[in-house]
Amino acid sequence: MIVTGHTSSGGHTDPLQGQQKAASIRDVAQAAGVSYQTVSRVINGHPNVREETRKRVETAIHALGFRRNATALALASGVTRSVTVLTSNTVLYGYAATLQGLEEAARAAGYPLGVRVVTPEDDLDRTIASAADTGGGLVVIGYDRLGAAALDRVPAHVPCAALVEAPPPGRTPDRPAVWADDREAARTATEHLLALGHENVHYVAIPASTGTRRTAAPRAEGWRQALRAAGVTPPAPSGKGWDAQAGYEAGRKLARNPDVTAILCGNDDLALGVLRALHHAGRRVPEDVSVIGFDDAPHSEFVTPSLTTVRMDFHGLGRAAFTLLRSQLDTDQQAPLPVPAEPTLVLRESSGPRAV
Amino acid sequence: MIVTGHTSSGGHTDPLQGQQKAASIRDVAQAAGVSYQTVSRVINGHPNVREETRKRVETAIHALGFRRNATALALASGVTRSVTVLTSNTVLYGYAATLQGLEEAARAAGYPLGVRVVTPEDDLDRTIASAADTGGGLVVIGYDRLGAAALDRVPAHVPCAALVEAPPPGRTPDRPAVWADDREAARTATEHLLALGHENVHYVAIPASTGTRRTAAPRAEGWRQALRAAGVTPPAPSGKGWDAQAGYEAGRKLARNPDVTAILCGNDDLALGVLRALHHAGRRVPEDVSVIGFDDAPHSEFVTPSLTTVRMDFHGLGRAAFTLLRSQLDTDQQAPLPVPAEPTLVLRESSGPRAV
DNA sequence: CTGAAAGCGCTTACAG
DNA sequence: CTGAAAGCGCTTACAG
Repeated sequence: MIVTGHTSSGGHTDPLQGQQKAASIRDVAQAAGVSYQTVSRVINGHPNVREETRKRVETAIHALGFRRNATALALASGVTRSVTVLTSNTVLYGYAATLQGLEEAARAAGYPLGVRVVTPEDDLDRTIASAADTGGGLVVIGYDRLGAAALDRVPAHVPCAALVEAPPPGRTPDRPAVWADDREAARTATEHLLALGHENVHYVAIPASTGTRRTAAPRAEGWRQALRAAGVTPPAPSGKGWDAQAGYEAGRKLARNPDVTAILCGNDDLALGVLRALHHAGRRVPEDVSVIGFDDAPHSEFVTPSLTTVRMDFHGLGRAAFTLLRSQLDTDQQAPLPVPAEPTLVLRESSGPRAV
Repeated sequence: MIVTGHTSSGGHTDPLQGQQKAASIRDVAQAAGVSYQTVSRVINGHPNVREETRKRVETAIHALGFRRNATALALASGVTRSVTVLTSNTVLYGYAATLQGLEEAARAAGYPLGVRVVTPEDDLDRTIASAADTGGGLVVIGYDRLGAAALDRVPAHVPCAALVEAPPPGRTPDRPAVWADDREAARTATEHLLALGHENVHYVAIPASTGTRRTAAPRAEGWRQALRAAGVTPPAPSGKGWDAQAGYEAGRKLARNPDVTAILCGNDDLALGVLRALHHAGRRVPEDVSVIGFDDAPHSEFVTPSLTTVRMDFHGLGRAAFTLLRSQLDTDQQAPLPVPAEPTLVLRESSGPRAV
């Protein structure tokens, strides 16, 4: 059931008409007995204002509850301090956590934050243009194909920072960007499983952010490298999506193969689906099969068996990306780039030694 | 590891200086050989423009890639088509899903969407003022104390719609708002457990959105009503937070009490924590204890045992809230209010008949 | 140290 | 049907 209430208590006209419109710079000037340019100087902290004048203006500002009109400021100065986040998703854990980090950083810096979800139906150029002509800068979450495609189309003159998958070693993205070393993390997780005695490690992949085969997704690449280094031939990865359902489907197939004793998953949602499929197939975790996820979503610690996973500092990445953008928008303010925490393997119940 | 790349390939000056600034209404006018007012008429779809003139202007618009400057539009017209969402949280499932619905609806209507997280440290009035003076309207997520407090402080003249907990029967909020019937849903869930033969149902609560004791939280209230109607004395609710950790702590205590055979939780995260605590205490679900959650988060279907829960249409609520705001911002455009789906009890493995 | 102008890119009346 | 003015609330040079 949904119900709606309304402010007006009956009539269809607002009794308190007008609602005296917000005080402008001129109102303040008049109240303080100065010209409005002087008011402008005061609110912008210009040095050349007599102390007494400044006081008078500040008093008037308080008395009238003056707040500088952001729209006029943007139009007159040609500068807009704001961020718009372009992302294909807002609810998956990695995205939501990144967004949270971005919002925190933006809020701390006094930047309004906008969110614009990109869909496959979008005309990317139009989307970017409309997001950009708000005036401020863009932060693009390029974790997936859609986000990466959007990033590629951001015009060079638009201030922009990106969150991307780890680029191939030695290659630097052509735009300011931050990333975590997923490749190394996946390698570590895979090595851990091998060290536990598993003869092979299967991988349930998240969708790749690039179309080209050459540039393999870093998590897949790290897994593959670890296997190769151990002289193991990597089996074909499975996985057709981001969520638990996709993990479940991949897991059902893997569960049928008795040779499968260790599974690395591209994220915790996939891992949850895999756990479920193994459960349905009657294969115990970790006694029969070990499962490791990626991201350390909040619930991963509380499911049974609790999930061994790679903790990612999405929050820190979000903060870093904002800082990267801000340094483009506000060249005065070159804050040091906050360094996100390294990915960490968190050992829990879902992984263990291979049963002999 | 985090690395950053930069656009400039070496020099510290941009080689392509200037980046010819965006075409203005006057540029278009000149290209089309008309005055800029005529261009204004065309882009605003005014009727009084000769067909041929319109064509000429449209051609020029395309040729120059003209996009109307949103900032100037806002300043000149005094109207801003945008929404800012005020919320205390963006990652908890109910909030994230609501936000997703809001974003979708805003995007479909061509409204930019801003997000501003409210914290306990915030000066609410300042926060609201700065969110409001972007020009557009506000959507406040009032599911919790902080959100509800923010909503209370929104000045009457600021266009605003809210998402709230179900108000007490017969009372309507004094602002346009949408809500789901959580009370009824909690009643249904509790009755279900009673019908399964449980003599009592314990409740692990989410934090209340109001400070006053009188106005009980709707989920708690529905649970209480169902018990009373069945002649059962409601036990004291537990729960000290929103997340699985809080559920775990509440669950540990409940697990020790052998009389506890059925637990309703204020959300799925709490339920996950309760399941975990019961597992640690060696109490089987649902054989020894039934657990029901609230919200139907995406992973609830995939945990083991899968979680019986109340599915909420946060998405639909978000869309409805946006529509409610839009009808205030754009009085021409009175779209019908989309009706969110009713809360539904989804039966899964975590609930079952009381063992005899 | 402070004031008078011009302008940011658009819209809304006002003229013709 | 179309053009010339004035103004939205501010800032950035320019004068004094």
